[in-house]
Amino acid sequence: MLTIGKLGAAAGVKVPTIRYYEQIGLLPPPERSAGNQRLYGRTALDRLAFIRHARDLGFPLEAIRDLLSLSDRPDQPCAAADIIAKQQLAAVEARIARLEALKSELERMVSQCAQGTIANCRVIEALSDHSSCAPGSHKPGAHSQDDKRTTPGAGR
Amino acid sequence: MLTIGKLGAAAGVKVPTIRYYEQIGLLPPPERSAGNQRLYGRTALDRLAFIRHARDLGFPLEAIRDLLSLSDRPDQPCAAADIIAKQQLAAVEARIARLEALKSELERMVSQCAQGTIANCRVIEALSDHSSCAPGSHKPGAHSQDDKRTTPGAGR
DNA sequence: CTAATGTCTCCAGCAACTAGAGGTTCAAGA
DNA sequence: TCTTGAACCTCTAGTTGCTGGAGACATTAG
Repeated sequence: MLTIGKLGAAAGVKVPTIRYYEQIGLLPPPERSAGNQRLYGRTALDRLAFIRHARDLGFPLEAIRDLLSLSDRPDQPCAAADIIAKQQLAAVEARIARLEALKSELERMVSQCAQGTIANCRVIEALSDHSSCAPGSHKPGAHSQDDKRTTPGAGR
Repeated sequence: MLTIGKLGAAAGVKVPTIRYYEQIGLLPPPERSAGNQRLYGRTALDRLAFIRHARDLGFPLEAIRDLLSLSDRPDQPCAAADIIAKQQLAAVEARIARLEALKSELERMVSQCAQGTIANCRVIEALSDHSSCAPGSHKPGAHSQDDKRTTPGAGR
């Protein structure tokens, strides 16, 4: 029997995250020790490792929830799991395509910066200039809004 | 003078988003009409278009805040702006690299799915199997935690 | 004048956690 | 056996970048 800390270390998941997964119903409530501490077995470790791996692959928790409930019924056909994975693949491909476009625009910006003053900085200018925006892309409420979640410094 | 709705339509930004930008100090509080409605001029439109473009490029709001305060002082050298753009470029490149890895793992998963039952589904199996995880990657508290924000259906 | 839209403020919520406060339990050393 | 210190408990609130709703006022078209 593993305490929550050992479980987290074994699966590569932080302790509060495990409690969070339990709270939202991704992990079942475990046994408790006499002193009310959570105790986990092999199945919990497997399930958590599954979640962790799927998260690493970018699956949203809702998709993981579906995948888990599928894997709880091994007799069913696996078409549904296949569909989820394919959707995730398509989402990843779309994100890559979009990021590639951003990358080339950023490269252009950076390469043009002549280290002068702000007044004639290409970086600022490129951002101010919306002539390169596709003309039809300003339909109110219709613009793309994928990959707007970069937050580079938000990790551990 | 533009009302908030016109401004939003002109810049391709939703009305509540504009109010949110004002709230967090990215946009200055505008003039008000006799009936307390916001009225914007040309400079506000330029500033908002700048923000929108930078967001499209994936810059986090904090970086945009820095960029804006730089562009308010045109005499300064533009090295700082250059650094921000380069950081963003590096972040984008890192995200692309990571997504490419995810993509190939997902492609492998999907291509192996033989449309059988869950019991022998490659998708589920691939997720359960952590043998392909790099052995050193389970140092507690040290795993990557970039690109964990996919949320494919979360757009407008 | 009236109806429909647009706008106002404030508050709550989304994902997926993370961090902190304030208290309890456990395992090991003296 | 006692004591320390780490690990654990619950609960609340914060993060990023918005989005949506409620209920009330303003503006505009017919």
